[in-house]
Amino acid sequence: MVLQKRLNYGFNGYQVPVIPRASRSARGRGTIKKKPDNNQIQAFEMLASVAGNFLQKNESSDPKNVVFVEDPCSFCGTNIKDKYEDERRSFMRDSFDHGACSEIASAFVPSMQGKHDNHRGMGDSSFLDNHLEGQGQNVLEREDERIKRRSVNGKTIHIKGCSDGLIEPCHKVSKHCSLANNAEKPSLECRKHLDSFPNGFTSRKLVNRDDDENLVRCTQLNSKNNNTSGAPPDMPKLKDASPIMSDENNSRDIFEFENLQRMYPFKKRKFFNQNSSSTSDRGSQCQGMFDSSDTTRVNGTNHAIEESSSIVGQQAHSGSRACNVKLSIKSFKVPELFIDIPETATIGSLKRTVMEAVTTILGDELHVGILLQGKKVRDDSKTLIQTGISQDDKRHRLGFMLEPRHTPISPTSYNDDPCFLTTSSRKKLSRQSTSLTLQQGTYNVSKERSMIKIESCAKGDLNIVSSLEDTSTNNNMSKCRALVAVPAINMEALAVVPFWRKSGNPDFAQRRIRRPFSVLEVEALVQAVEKLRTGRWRDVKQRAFDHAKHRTYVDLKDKWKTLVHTARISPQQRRGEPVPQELLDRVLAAHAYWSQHQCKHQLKPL
DNA sequence: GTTAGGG
DNA sequence: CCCTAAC
Repeated sequence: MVLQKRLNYGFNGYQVPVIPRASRSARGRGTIKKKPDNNQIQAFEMLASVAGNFLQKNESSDPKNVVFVEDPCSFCGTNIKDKYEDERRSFMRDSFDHGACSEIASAFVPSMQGKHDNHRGMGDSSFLDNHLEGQGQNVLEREDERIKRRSVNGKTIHIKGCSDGLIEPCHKVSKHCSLANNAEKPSLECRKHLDSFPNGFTSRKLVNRDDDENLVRCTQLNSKNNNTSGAPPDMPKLKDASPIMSDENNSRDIFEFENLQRMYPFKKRKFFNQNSSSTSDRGSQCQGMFDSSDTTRVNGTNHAIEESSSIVGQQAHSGSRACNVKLSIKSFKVPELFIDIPETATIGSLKRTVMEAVTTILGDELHVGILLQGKKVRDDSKTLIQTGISQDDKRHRLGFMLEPRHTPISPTSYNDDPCFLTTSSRKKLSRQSTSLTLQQGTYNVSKERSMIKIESCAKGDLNIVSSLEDTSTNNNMSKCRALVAVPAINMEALAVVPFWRKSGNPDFAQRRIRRPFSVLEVEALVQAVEKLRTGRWRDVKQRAFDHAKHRTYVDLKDKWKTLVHTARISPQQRRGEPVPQELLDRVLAAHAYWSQHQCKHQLKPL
């Protein structure tokens, strides 16, 4: 079920319910992480702190006045109120029935005196029960009643929207915060325009829980509008569409709040390792569909990436109570790759180079493109029904493609104030180039996000970070290109390294690209271990892999471990490039020999 | 910084 | 391949 904790921070009597990002295993099994670690607590506290600031900055402390920050794309050309109802119902179903929100969700609700409900999941309906007055009704029905009552009372909840026809739709828009808003007789009336905004109204608090990037997308929208990516010109910019946020302080708070949602501490590699059940900061890479190590696993053909239909199923779920659309995605088109490799290179190195490029592409942030009858569906706000995808006869004409998510970061967004950048954007920046200076607002970053740079063989330097110049000179390249250059054929030649490696904030360190050991490398390792013994990995490294900068002695130790394991299992169980049995025999022999030898040494003193 | 071992 | 305890 959904993972949610509610921690009472006691600021202005408000509580912060947070749906923490579960660990991968926890997501899968639906377990609830009981104890937040220190980082989590810290994030919560920061969240609470900002929330407190926000509340103080607003003159009104009336909890009835709730401001929704809405998904920009959810309201394109639709009736706001109806859309809200649909989305709300959808969210409620997703959240309570299916536990679909694995993303961090945060909201501020009036604290229920004496009810802290720590560690109570969202999926536990009693969580909501505590915020609803009715008894014996299901959650949705009671919530409907609440909304009706609120409406009757004539108070207003505003929904802010901006449009985005390009970026992913955010189907599941959080309303649960508002639902949990247990103020006496609050009202709800969705309005969009400033002229209907009552004078003197001061917003109370934004409420937001989204799949991923409500506000990020707004940022992107503005960026796109300022660029050439074809956003519909009639799409309002965020500020235009958010009269509530016209006050700069408020706006900033809202974005900082967003930042805090994203500051939820994960282990570093989690940024790279999102599985299909989670959208995340990093999950924007492709709606959380890919794990670089798992989904790029080659199943013999090196190009077809099998995917389940779960993603689409979830999206189809929102909107109405219509039946789910079940789709089977048999393969994805991978973005176009350009590979530059010497003609003297071996087929094997070519294969591996391509593999590296694909892996890197998949490791980058991806965007899912949808093709219907060969035509790209650009309007993310359309429902499946509207698009015709739900029709059986059209379903087989549906195609999915992976595109690098070119996220333009425009200096014109939000008065060039870096504070408006979400952490997601910052992370992208830091990945793109360390030469960027956030504070100075130099965001003229290459949109070429698929660029791969090769480790320099001569220098043996892994830490190639492209300069601003480098990236800008690549701006002329067409989209969706990855350039992989292989200057020489040796072990080093295969060390394709994404150029954002080690750039900027170490918190966003990237997991290293998987580089399977070649048979040659295995042989070198075996030979070295035979000579030096196990355990002297540093010496092994120096002896046999001194020039392979991407192989650390830890790698060698790990490889030996797996080699021993591989040698012990049956050939049928082995995966990857087959290691000659002769080598595996030597592995076992050496391992046994040195184990014995070490034992003797250890036993001697006794 | 290295090594060992669990994940 | 990552992480971390132990040295």
